[in-house]
Parts: sequence; structure tokens; C-alpha cells
Amino acid sequence: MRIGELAARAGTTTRTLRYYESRGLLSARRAVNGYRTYDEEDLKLLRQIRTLQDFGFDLEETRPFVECLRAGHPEGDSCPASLVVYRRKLAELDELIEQLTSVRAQVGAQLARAEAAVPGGPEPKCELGGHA
Amino acid sequence: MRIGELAARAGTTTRTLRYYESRGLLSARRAVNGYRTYDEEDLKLLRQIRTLQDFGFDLEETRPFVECLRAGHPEGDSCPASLVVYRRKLAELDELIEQLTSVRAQVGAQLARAEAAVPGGPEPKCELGGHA
DNA sequence: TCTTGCCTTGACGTCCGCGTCAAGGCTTAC
DNA sequence: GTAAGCCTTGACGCGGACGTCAAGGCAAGA
Repeated sequence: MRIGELAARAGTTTRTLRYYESRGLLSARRAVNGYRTYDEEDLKLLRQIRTLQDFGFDLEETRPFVECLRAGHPEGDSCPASLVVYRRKLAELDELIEQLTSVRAQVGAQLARAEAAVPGGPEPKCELGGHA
Repeated sequence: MRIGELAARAGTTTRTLRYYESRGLLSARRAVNGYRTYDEEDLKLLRQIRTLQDFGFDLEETRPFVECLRAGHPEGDSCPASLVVYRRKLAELDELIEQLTSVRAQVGAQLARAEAAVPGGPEPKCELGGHA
């Protein structure tokens, strides 16, 4: 299959495929007229890359998975190097989620404080002081 | 004070201050020799910007806070426009944290599956089948 | 006077994953 | 023949928040 079809089947663009090739992630045979030619195995590689990209992996981080598949393994994560990336990414995600949760709490606290200070904003639902 | 001192007191660089000025966030008086001149109020503005930046706010999102302070309010979030940004940012953070948590779970599951398939990796601590 | 250390503006570089345009070649349908 | 729809390489653009370099002016101390 040619680049347009591969891109369509993977839900991406030809530009993206050429970019991956320039990064050494996806190689292509060439037809006599110079057109890139791909097979089902390339589609598998490409889908592996896209899945990891959707997870937020850097392109470089997908390389071990691609090389693993190229080496003939059934899955991109059938190799130790891929597992290392998984573990590192998990640690990064945990760190990031923790930071964002902390920021969320701080921003939430700021909002609550500011709303309390601005009359007419929060529309207080309970009257804390005084009965009249 | 001049730009170098302001930058140092806010823990940033002169380049950053000039960038903020180019974005219209931080204005400066000029000394007769052309040097930028700042006062304590500018430091307050700058610290407001830096705090929000550290929280992950875009520069544009800090603008309402800066304008609020410039308008004479005691805090950058003493104005409704700032509260709107707070609320939007909270929603964005919630959305992002949710997405990252989902990705974390999926990556974790992939890792577990891959480790189970690669012998010698996870070093199983319990023997699930057989008693001997 | 000369050096040192501030300051000025202007402009290009960085990172990343592509988007988009230019200029042209191949193949097939009409 | 020619138009349409593929494909090729090359190269600039983008977004965001600056970093970094260039070339030069200003002020103060030895």
C-alpha cells in the first residue's frame, strides 16, 4: 500500500508518516517510480506509535517499542527496554498528577478566599452571623 | 529600581521582564538615560504574574489579575474577571487530571500485562497455582 | 582614562510534532 | 491531450515563553 492509504488506515496524515521516517521510526520500501510502499507490518508499527503518542509519550519514547516489533516480537512491549519506558512514564505521570492536584487545591483555595472577599459574587447560601 | 534588581528580587531574568513589557503586562517608567525604572508596586505585579505562571497559567490568563492590581485593588483576584479565569482553570485542571489518571491506569495495565508475559522480569512473589 | 558592569534595542534560536505551501512527476480516466 | 488525484522533496510556519548573541550606550571606581 502507498503512503496515503497507510495514513488513512491509521487515522493520521502523510506528513506525519514522512516525519516519522525522517526520525528513523518508520522505514519504507520504494516502488520503481519512487513511491513509498508499506505492508501490514508497517501498519502495526504505526499503530503502536500512535497509541503511545495518544498516551502522551514523546516520539523518542516510542522507539524501543518500534524496535521491539521490528525484532520480530509479537508486541511492542515484549522487550525490557519498552518496560523501562513504561515504568518511567508511570513515574512521570504520578509526579505530574501530584503536582496538578496540588495546584488545583491551591487555585481552589484562592478562588474560595477571593469569592468570600468579593460581595455579591458567591451569593452566600447561609447567614453565618446575626439572625435578622 | 532598575530592571536587573527587579528581576533578581522576583527570581527571574531581565529578558523575561522585557518580554512581559512587550506583551503589555508590565510597563516601566524611564530614567533620563533611557533605563527602565520600577517601584514596589511593579514588584507586586510581577510576583502576581510569576505565581500564576508557576501554577501553569498562560501569560494571557494573568492579564486580568494584573489589570485588577493596576486598577488599585488590593489583590489581583479582587475582580470578577480574575475569578472567571480561576474557575476556568479549575475546570481545565480537573479535565487534565482526569485524562492523566485514565492514561496512568491504561499504561499501568499495559505494564502489568507485559510483565506477566515476559518471564524473569517481575519476579513473582506468590505462587498462584500448585502447592509444592 | 580605562575597565567593569550595568543598561539599550534588535533579532535569531529553542523545543516538538507536525501543517502548509511550492513546484514538479506519475498514472489513470475521459 | 488533458485533467484529476495520487505521489516526490524542500522549506518555511506555528505556538509559548523565553535564551542567547550582537553591537553599542551609560555610570562609577581605580
